[in-house]
Amino acid sequence: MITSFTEENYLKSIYHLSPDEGTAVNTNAIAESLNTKAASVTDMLKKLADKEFINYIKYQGVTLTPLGRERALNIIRKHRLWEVFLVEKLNFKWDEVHDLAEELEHIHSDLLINRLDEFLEFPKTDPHGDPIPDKNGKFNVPELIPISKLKNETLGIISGVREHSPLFLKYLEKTGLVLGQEITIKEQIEFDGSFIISIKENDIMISREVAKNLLIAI
Amino acid sequence: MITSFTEENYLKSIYHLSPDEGTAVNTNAIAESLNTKAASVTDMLKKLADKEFINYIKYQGVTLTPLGRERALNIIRKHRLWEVFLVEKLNFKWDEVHDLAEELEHIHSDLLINRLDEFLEFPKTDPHGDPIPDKNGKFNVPELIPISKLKNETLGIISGVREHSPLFLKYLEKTGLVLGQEITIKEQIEFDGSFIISIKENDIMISREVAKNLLIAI
DNA sequence: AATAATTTTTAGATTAATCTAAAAATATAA
DNA sequence: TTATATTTTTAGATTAATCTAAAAATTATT
Ligand SMILES: [Mn+2]
Ligand SMILES: [Mn+2]
Ligand SMILES: [Mn+2]
Ligand SMILES: [Mn+2]
Repeated sequence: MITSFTEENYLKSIYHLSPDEGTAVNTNAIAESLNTKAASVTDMLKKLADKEFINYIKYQGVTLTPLGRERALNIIRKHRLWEVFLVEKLNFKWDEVHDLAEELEHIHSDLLINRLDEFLEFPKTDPHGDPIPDKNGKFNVPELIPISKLKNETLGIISGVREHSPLFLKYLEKTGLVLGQEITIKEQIEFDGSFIISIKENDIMISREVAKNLLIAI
Repeated sequence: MITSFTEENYLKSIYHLSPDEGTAVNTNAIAESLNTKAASVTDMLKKLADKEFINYIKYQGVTLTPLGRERALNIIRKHRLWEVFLVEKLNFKWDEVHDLAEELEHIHSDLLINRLDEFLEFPKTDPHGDPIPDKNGKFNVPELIPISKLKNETLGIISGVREHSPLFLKYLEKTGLVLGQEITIKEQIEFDGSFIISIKENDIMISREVAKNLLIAI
């Protein structure tokens, strides 16, 4: 079953909005994430249900069928592999690749994407630390914890981000908070929830907002 | 001015159908090349004229404006660079890349395509021998002559094809008639217009149809 | 449990790209 | 140069994706 650009964006959105397999995603949440209106979402949900990509019960929200989940993961795989390509081979910065990958992920060719995967030597994560599903849709989610939930003196490695906006990513880059960097939590300031962390022998301060969005492997 | 997938295909088609800058392209020719109907073409021509990509006079056919030509060349540049990428980096065969490039050529990013150009070390021709316009739309057309127009004992190098169908390209590959191969014209059979050519010390026969579509640099 | 607030769906339009069938213009031929 | 054939354009529909406004269903609050 072929899928349009638009249908694929809906499937991806539903996947990203699913906390876990069973729980349903709301019409409004989809509308917001796709910058569209609830009425448009309802129309598309009917269509996706007809094509058996989602389970849809009026007024009850939707879940992905196994077929829908497979398709969503295939698009996410493409998105993340293209991001790796752009960063590794074409020297893009990690804050520059998302919008381009949003276009490239809709190129329809399994052969292309599998060859790209091979060319990139089967990367396990994308430039933002997100896992890349393999050709069978399998991937393992590493256990990452936001700095905001870590205790003092914890030592860990920056391994992912929760927020992908160029503004945030550029800030991290500038501050040296890049993937793979080792850090130690020094202290949390009770007043505003900010943190002092040590990085390369230096102590720096990061806001609570940043601490919530920076993921650490311990 | 942004252009849709569809508009871009029309611009590219008009460019390819223009024998030279001045002469107009017919509605029917465009319809045939895009596998659509004349009525649809007329609708689109009005739209492209509004956007100042073409000069359109009712019943008189169309020509590209400088703006339209620039846009067409940009899409052709992208098409051919992606073809090079697929062949050189992802090990695709020359008969496998066209349809994929038809999709990839519509990815909107000058930065991406210029970086890709650099990554590929600024190739001058695509896997079929067609010239790749540079970022300013400049390219030189090498003087290529079909075998069917060559005299006996001419020595030359296979440098392009006039026909891009996978069937034709696969046949050439199998027969050793690949780009860069040196050949000598031995004899034309008057009866059916076929040719005998020498390639790597062997004499082989090719039909008139093949001879018309294989381009040689002498 | 009744009322109010929120969410979701329907009804009815709009826009881009397409189509068929018919009309109009141009080109060709008697 | 009139008649015929061909090409091109218009008229009117259709389909996918979207929208606004209003109705219906669900959820939350008195
Ligand atoms: Mn991304
Ligand atoms: Mn990413
Ligand atoms: Mn091609
Ligand atoms: Mn080519």
